[in-house]
Amino acid sequence: MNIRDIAKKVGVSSATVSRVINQSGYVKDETKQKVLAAIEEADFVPNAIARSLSTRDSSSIGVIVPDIANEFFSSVISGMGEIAVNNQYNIVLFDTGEMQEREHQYLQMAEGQRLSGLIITPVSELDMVTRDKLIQFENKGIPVVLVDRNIKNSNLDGVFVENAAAAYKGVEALIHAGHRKIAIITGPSTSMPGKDRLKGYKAALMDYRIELKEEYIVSGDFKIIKAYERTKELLQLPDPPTAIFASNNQTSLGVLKYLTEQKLKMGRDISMVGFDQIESLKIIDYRLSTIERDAKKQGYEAMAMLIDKLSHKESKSSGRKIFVPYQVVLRGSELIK
Amino acid sequence: MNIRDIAKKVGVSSATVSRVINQSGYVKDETKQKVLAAIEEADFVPNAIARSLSTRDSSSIGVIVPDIANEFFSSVISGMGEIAVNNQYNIVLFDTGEMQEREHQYLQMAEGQRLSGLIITPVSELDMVTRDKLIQFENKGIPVVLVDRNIKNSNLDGVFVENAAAAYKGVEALIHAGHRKIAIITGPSTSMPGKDRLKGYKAALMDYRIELKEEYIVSGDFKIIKAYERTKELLQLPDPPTAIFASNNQTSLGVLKYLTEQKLKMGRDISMVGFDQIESLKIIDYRLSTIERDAKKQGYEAMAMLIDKLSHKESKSSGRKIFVPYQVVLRGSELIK
DNA sequence: TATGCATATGTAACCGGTTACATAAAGGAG
DNA sequence: CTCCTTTATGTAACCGGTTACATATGCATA
Repeated sequence: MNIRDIAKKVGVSSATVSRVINQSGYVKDETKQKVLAAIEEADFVPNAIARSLSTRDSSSIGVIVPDIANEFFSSVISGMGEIAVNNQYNIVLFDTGEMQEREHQYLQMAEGQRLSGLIITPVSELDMVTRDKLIQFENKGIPVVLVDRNIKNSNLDGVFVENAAAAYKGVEALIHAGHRKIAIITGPSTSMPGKDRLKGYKAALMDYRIELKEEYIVSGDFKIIKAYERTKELLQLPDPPTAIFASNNQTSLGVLKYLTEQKLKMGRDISMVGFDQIESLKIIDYRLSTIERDAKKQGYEAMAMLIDKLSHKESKSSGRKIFVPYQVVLRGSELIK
Repeated sequence: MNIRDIAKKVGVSSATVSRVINQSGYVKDETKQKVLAAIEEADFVPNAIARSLSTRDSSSIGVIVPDIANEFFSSVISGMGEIAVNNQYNIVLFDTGEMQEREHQYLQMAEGQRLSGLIITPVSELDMVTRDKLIQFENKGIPVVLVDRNIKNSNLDGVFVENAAAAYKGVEALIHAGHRKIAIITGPSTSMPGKDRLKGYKAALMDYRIELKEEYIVSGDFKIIKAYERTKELLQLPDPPTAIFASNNQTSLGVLKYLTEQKLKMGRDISMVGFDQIESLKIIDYRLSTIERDAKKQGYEAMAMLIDKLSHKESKSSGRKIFVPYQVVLRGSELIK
């Protein structure tokens, strides 16, 4: 069943049926009604793939994230979904699991799919393959929007948070609480948030004339397991830190996992501040101080930005950056008892 | 740039180029190498949409869930993604937000997209529109797999958990702990898990000769807000329950939200058991007893089942049901102190 | 040497829409 | 009454692949 079949039933041409379906061009009202009736009767749904081929527009937006199971990203996606559906776009979802090869693989697939646009939180800000591919996309007319992580030397548009400033304030809170031995479990040094949050940490310590200690700066990967191990190492140092700054929500959970297993109490044995809230902990009023932001809104913003580019047919980025607001919410875990 | 352009460059026909790309039919190795070189040089990626139109197969699988921000579903999706990518399928994601109209809207879109298959957690088990649409899909050769929620009178294949039995055990734990005044905050009565978990609750009380009290059975919607309100109402009853059974993870969070705000302590002021774990609470060893299962695995199973149907070209369901294992993990919140 | 099969490649129709262009009728202006 | 514009509809090419069918060659077998 296709538009030609419908056309035959009604006794018009396929062009007329197409016009009715798309409400384009001139169609006599009487004809229109007959066509609509035939479509209704045949329970006909036009083939979006054929339409895409013809119009060179898939009405699908690719969304590439590093970890859907991370509540930050699932909230972001949830926000994006609402805007997308209101604008008749589908979301084609890819989860890289922070793996570069998989990111490349997805970008390859995305290219074949002739997606209308792409929203991506890249694994690394230094990955040339990804960068070149994204720039290529924009050159081909497929706009790109970055979420949360930038790409070096690219001036791609994106929606971010002021990582360095936010981390600075988080660390500052620890300093104000009296800490001098403050450690950080970083994110990957290849990702912008990883790097910038570390930058904020260092800036805070320097501003307060606290010496940077190499062994207090340990590298994580934004995942629970490694953060858990790093915490263990930190607390087993001859001169362990009295406070830890965790670079994202998964990192916070890794720290908490170790503390919990060792029956160490936050605020007594160790203090901490984390980046990104953890909703269920907020609900039970678990006193973890975190830097918070509206993830869902970040999703809205990103999708809205992409659709804006799409509707203005401006595929090229111009280094536009939206920064969503953040808040340092102190709940006591930064204190020393 | 298309296969005809490549063909021209090499001096062969488009059919040969197509054969090289798809590794189908006979192609002399020498020719093959020349074609591959031309593809490489032109940085050519074949148009998947044209391919889809021609083969009537989009290599995309629609996934419709009621709430991605719920960690159960984000884990399920994460599991599905891994299997999908290994089998060269894309995931087209739709989040209904538990809204029927939106579900219908998505199913309509899905139909136009000519998806290869569909995995859905329907909002309601009674929705005729959804049911008919899904059956229609299978009749058209698009296999369907249900996740977590069944559809009445449909014999669609799916991956579920033994809701009634699991809920029974959860409630039984409360009874063993000495409770007699046990309330339940249900899920929607129109969803299978909602209904069956209530069934399990009732069965447990009956088996232990505990009278069912109307006012202890309050209806929720699997969301935090309503569960919060229901908890408030329950605890303000003249004769309040001493324990609550929460029908899903969001419901548990709603209960906890109220308890926390009122500074009520679990195990002292009220006891509870919830359905579905909450990972971050487990990490901090928050002593909430829950019925647990491997959500990611449920995602694997569902996607594997769909791909199995796809590869056997059997679009029709045969009422095949996989049940993932569950565990009642008691951590103390079921006790009375 | 004739026959048959495997190998290799090309031709062209087809998938199901969209749309530029052609054609024609109707209505309004001069 | 002629000319122009607006309305209405059809024809056919096009989007970029796939693939049935036709054709041709090489080589083995009888």
